[in-house]
Amino acid sequence: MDVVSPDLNSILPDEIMDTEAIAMEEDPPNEPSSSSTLSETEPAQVPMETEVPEIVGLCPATTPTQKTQALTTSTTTDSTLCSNSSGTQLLVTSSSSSGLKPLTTSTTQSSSPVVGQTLPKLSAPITLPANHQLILNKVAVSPAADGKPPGTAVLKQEGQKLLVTGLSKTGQPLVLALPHTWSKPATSQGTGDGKAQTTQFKVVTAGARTDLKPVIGVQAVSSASQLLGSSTPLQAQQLKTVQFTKKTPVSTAGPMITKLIITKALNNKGLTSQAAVQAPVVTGRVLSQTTPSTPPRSIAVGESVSTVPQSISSSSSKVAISPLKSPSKLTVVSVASQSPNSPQKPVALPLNVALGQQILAVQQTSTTSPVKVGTSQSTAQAVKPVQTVAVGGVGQPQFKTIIPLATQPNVQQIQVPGSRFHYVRLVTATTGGNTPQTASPSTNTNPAIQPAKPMMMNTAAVRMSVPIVPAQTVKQVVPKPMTSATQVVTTSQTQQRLIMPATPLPQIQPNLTNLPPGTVLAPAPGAGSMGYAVLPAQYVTQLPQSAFVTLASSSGFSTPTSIQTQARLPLNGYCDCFANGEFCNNCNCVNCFNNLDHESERLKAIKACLDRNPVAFKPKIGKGKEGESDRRHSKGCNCKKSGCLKNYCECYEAKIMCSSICKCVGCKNFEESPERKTLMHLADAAEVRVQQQTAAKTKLSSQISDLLTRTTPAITSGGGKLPYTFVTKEVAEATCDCLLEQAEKAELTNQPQALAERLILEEFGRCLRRIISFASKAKTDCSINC
DNA sequence: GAGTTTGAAACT
DNA sequence: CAGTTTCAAACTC
Repeated sequence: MDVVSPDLNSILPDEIMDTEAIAMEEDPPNEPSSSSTLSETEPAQVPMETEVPEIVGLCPATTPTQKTQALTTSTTTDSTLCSNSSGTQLLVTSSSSSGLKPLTTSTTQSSSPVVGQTLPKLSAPITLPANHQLILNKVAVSPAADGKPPGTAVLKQEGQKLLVTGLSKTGQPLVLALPHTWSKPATSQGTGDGKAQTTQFKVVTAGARTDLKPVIGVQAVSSASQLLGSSTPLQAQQLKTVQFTKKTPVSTAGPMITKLIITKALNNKGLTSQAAVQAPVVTGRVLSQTTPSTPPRSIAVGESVSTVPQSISSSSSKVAISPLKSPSKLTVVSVASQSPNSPQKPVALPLNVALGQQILAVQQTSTTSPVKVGTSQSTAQAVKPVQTVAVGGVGQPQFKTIIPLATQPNVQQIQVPGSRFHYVRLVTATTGGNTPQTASPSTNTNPAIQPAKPMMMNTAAVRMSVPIVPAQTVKQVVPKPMTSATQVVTTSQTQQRLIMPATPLPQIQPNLTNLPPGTVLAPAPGAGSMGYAVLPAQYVTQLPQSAFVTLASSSGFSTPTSIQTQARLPLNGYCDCFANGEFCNNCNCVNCFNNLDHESERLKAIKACLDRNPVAFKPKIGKGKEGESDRRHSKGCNCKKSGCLKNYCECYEAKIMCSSICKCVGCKNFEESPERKTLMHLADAAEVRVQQQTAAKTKLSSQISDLLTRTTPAITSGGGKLPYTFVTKEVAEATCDCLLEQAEKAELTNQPQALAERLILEEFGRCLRRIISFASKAKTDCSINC
């Protein structure tokens, strides 16, 4: 089945093409109309898709059997599963919101204004290199003139980059914008199952915008209307899922399956009479910049398009993914729980992600969501999507991560001892002899996705890991040389933030780009109480996916009881490791729960902390207001006795002066404070003393070592020193004999003791002079002869 | 190293 | 929001 048109490569920006991530491992990108690639030119195989240009087919062609297996998702989950060749799975899913308009567009609507047939085709299969990361760039605000309903956010492509946009305040769908050039829809498969449910989409807004660009649902998903409309007749949404799958033979464990599934939700606003489209629209990436005339194509997250993971060989195309150099990064983790009833099927595409790229996987599922995961797992737990979205930065550079709470862990946290970086392992779908095809959604036992387990970076099993840079630090992570396909992302972002749902509700419409760190995203109006909290990225990465499930449970963490209970756990603000979003390592803590063995408790504690204080994990020392000092305590101190001149004061400890927001009493930590100046002088003097002492020690050490090196027995040096080797045993014995003889002589003559000692000492002096004389003579002779 | 002081965070 | 409690770091001896 052809998923991507061969024209895709030409469309891709150079920067993307140049990246390794885009490098095609297998089929040449320009290979025309390969049977494996998904293209419009092959309507016969995918007649529905050909008519729907909006859908981006990312999946390579798959064998009928594979396709069948992949599509056997009667109980598929909402999330789509993406995995790279190395076995890493990325899930990109979305659930349609109940507010979605009914899908009125038919598959035959090739002439829909929104979907211009002139749109470039994306036929080349996307291959993910070992890097496994796809970067989604922040989408520009789509003009309201497009006829999109207000309140709906649309992700636009910027600079040929994949854009991710979220719905506006009112909008709730998570939208992954695909470039219109990526018009070729993946093979759609009529889910056909009567279990049509309303798809709920969570929308992450990369940029603040209120307008939603309507996407005309072109794809005739066989059950699209049923799926979306069943739960809510008024809501119709076309969803399309693009799944990238790549099978890589794994030694004995069986083939590792890398899958990238992007489900695209198409909103047929133009076809529907309803003006306000609240349906969550998941827009897939946009390869080309969308214009009003050419509306951005949305990839239905959750719609299963069908295809079985195809061999990589067919895909020569490259996935246009913005390089990591984009200033902002957004990591999104699916929040909602997956519903087994989702009719949509994913399209599997081989995707190779180059190193340095992040794969954005948005899994958004609701119990009612029609989206199904075509990959092997029917149950919601089966899919554990970890999604990382790199948002190209129009706004301030940020790295945000959204973690799905309701999904099963498919991410493994990796903590490298001694390393400040935490790694997240995307669990690959290893079937242990089960090929992706074999993994049917209906079977729960199929371990399409292995449960997240703690791993170390040095383990070869790590297929995809994303180092998380500690918040407030600008760092570049240099890829570690590893034998395995371990992936390291180089980031230049100053901060990484994890956005996790603060509430169990599935729908939110946060504008991620505009969210300040630590912000708790308010629940979408009328969409439930779902909210997102922004966490330090390093912390998020450590979160085990299993914990997400626990937190996501509707009855679970929402109850205050669980939170209070967790507050008693060792995981609290008192622990610096925990407060810093790190696991305790080599700490002296007792009964520590801040480790992998207590993932669920830890997550609960985190949730509790965030509930109490949304900025609990936000750095205390931040940037002050304009005109003020660059660094300022975010909350201000509350000192009463220390005068803010001791390390008890957080301001003083951070070497910053107290500000107007401080509530301290008797503060002396201000610019003109004489006490402060005195302390500063003392501190400077002490520092100088320390430096001097250090320098003196260093000098002394060097002198000692130099002295030791000079104690060579050889007579090589031309100095006045004599070789100690002349004081041999014989010389010492002779000297002693001389001294004894002198002592006996004094005794025989009855000399007083004092005189006797003097005679002995004089004799010793004569002996020494003779020794020195011989030594000097020997030295001279040696220097002459040598 | 033990005991005290201190202030942030948690708790009520 | 204020008062109290808990906690661990900072500090003192």
